[in-house]
Amino acid sequence: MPRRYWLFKSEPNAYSYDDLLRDGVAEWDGVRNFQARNTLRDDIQEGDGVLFYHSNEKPLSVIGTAIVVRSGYPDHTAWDPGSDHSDPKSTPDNPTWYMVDIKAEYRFPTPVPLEQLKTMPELAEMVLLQKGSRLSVQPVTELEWNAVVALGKQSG
DNA sequence: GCCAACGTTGGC
DNA sequence: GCCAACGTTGGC
Repeated sequence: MPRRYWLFKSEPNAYSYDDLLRDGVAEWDGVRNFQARNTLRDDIQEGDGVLFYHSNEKPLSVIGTAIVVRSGYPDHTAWDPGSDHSDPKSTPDNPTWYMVDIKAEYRFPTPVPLEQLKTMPELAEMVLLQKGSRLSVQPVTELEWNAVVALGKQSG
């Protein structure tokens, strides 16, 4: 199967790209949206590429890439009563929520701001840029991936 | 801090 | 199964 591409949003005050660099591998837990869950469980494969997006805190930008090192498996924080994301309806025998593991791959010399993405005609269809899109795990086309990575590689 | 957009919940 | 109310997301 060809490599596929995704975009993960994270609020950097909750979990930043630097946190990912520090941790090496991160469990992408706590996703509690069914559409994003389906993507995590069914679609994301080891080796896929992830654009790491910082939301909610300026500068809003894609700050680097990550690589998926483990495909979807049950999110154990759902049945951890101490977790912020605990969900008593999800159990080890019948998990509701899924996660993947990712590893930092490439920190852009130049983070790519949301404002810049909006100016690029070839990115007009990007899920991130659709009005009202709140998906925290979303697909990215190969063309979109290549365009964003090219911008991030530029210096200055 | 505001609020539009969206997903979820729950009464009926 | 509808839909109003509510909570959350996330750009502005």
